[in-house]
Amino acid sequence: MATLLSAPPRRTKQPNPALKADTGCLVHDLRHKLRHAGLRPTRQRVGLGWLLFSRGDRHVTAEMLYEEANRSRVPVSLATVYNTLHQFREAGLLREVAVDGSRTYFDTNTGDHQHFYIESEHQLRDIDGAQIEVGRLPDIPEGMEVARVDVIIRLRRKK
Amino acid sequence: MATLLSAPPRRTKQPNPALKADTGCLVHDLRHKLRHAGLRPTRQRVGLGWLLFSRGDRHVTAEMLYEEANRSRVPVSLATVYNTLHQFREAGLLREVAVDGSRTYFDTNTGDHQHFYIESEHQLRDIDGAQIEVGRLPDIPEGMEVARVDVIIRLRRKK
DNA sequence: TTACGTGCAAATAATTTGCAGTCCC
DNA sequence: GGGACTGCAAATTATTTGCACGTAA
Repeated sequence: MATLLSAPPRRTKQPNPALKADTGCLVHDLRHKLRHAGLRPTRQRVGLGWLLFSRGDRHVTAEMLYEEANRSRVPVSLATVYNTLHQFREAGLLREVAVDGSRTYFDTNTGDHQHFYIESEHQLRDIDGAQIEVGRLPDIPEGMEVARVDVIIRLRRKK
Repeated sequence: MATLLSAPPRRTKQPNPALKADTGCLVHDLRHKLRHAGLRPTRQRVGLGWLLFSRGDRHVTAEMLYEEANRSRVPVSLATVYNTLHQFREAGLLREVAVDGSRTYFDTNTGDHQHFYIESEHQLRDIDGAQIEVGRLPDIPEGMEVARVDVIIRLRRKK
């Protein structure tokens, strides 16, 4: 935690490659995506969305994204990172993955898939949905229905 | 959280049904179980072990167990509950279940099985190992091996 | 304009740790 | 007796919230 001290100073006024090209196609798509999800495309949401969605599937914690934003000169506070991640999740743009009690991971892949978790590295990795299958499901308790099935394959380094 | 204020006063000196029968068979077994796991059978560990292991499979959080201990007149501090749960887990007497980011659950069933999680009630329930089966596993990354496969079927109330 | 967003600092929640005192073998 | 164990309070870690100010529509 507490990376506030070690983070580079904010330079809000400087040109920022991740934010400048409001006329570019990808940023335009992103703004549209946010608007479509009912979220106003603010500077921070566009910046974080850019980091999250412009380079394939990712698994991030709030802290990781916050540090990345700082490095990328996307000015945003840690509280806003938390808020934004939850808003994105509620909007269906992210999926939350509970893997260990401490940190919460967010996955940019919202499709049907499962996860490897490399315990020694605290690292998540996607498993293609087609590559794993849960056989028959057990009897579901009365009055209940399945919201989701989470599978986490925990890996360790081979001896 | 902070149940210190609402907890009943400790009465260390009073006879305690969960602790008294040191000559009884179940308590004897428990003491043996602890010793066998390399843990000294102290008053607190025996008390908590009694609560955990004497009534079938259970899923508890530290806070839940702490409150139960208080109700059952097993004198123990919250810090010791945390320490004890982790010691039991390291000794293989408990299994830790990561189900949602906030609270950590411990399961007295250490065998091969998976879980239902009723999100609205924050409640875990065992699925018999025989009742579910994961089909073929995906390719495991180079140099890694499977430590465990966790399956959590998240349930919601049917509309 | 004006409601929605954001930053900051303080609040919470869950858990861990340091250390002085206690208890089991 | 001596090291393992425990309790308490304080420290950490992850996350949330309250509120004054900023900004997109």
